[in-house]
Amino acid sequence: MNEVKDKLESFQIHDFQHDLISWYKHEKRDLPWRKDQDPYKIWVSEIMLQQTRVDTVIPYFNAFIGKFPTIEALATADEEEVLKAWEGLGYYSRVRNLHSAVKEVANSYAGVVPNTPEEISKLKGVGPYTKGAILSIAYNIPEPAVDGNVMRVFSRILSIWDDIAKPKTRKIFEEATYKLISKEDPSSFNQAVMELGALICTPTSPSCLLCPVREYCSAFAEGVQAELPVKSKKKKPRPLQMAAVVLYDDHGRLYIHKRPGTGLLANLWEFPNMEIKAETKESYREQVKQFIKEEYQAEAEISELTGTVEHVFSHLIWNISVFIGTLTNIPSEDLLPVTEEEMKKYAFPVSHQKIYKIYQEESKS
DNA sequence: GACGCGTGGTT
DNA sequence: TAACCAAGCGT
Repeated sequence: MNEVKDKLESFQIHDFQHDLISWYKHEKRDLPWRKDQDPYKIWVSEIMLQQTRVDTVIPYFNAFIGKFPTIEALATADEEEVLKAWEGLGYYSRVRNLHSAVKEVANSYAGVVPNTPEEISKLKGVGPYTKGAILSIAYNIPEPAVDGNVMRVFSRILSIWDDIAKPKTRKIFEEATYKLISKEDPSSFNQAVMELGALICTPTSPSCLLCPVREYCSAFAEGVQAELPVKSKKKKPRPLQMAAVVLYDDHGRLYIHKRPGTGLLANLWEFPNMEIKAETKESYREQVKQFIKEEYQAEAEISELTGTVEHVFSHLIWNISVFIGTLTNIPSEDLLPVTEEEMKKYAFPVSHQKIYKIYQEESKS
């Protein structure tokens, strides 16, 4: 910490800001959330961009803003439609928190996104990064917005060897950003650091020879840019054997289940599925039959194994065996019968979209 | 502070 | 190809 302070003593802050911001204004990408300074759109973009690539976000952002162009529109939208607009983006608690926070802004702040750190931080899903991003980008307030890019860029510029995977390390970078941030144009400054991280100061093989601020870069001067940032490794995801069954009745309706409101894939819809116990003698098919009977009072003819789907999460891997079941009774109300047309209103995890495709292929033949 | 929480692209 | 990565937050 004191080490960083020492480095900043001799740092040409004003020149650095100028060179970085000039580069940014020439080279910045033309992204849909950069068309205006609407705090609501900045907010939506920042939530979508959490742990998610720009190229992935762009079409979701355009569609989302098309459907919910204002705070008011999103605040009054129904949950099912909002979740559907997030389908496939992942980390679904982001959109549940966003929806809740937007309602809060509509009701308690007259529809105006608050512009103080204290107020904006109270909103669900707005943490230290998103707080700084909205305040600086939308309101031009000099707050740090420290994300992975910022830590990577400044770890190299200032040769900071702390492990950026540790939560407390973020504070070191926030302190450095308070010192370095342009008071005249904090919006461009914060975006410029992130843009530099995305385009030039990349995780592997950074393009130092194209870097507009390499003359300020401690790591480049010492040739250690490839060693930085220091980042400890994550644990490997744990594999789970699963089985899922697409149940249909004699009206051609499919039976789907809504997941609980908290935890993994909260509030998304799915085909009935279960974890398979490896140690039992029962076949997967037999376990599925028992499961749907006990869980949903459903009687069905179950097919042979029809396909497999792998679903990789951050912390889990589902290896899903897929079956098809012909219902011979009416199951519990925890299963919703839907036509394939009605199904389109509901949000499913990607793995269950793949399961549905297996069913479609199978029912063609 | 560690862990839970998605998905698709890159090396 | 397995590992790693991408504009984090809540509990």
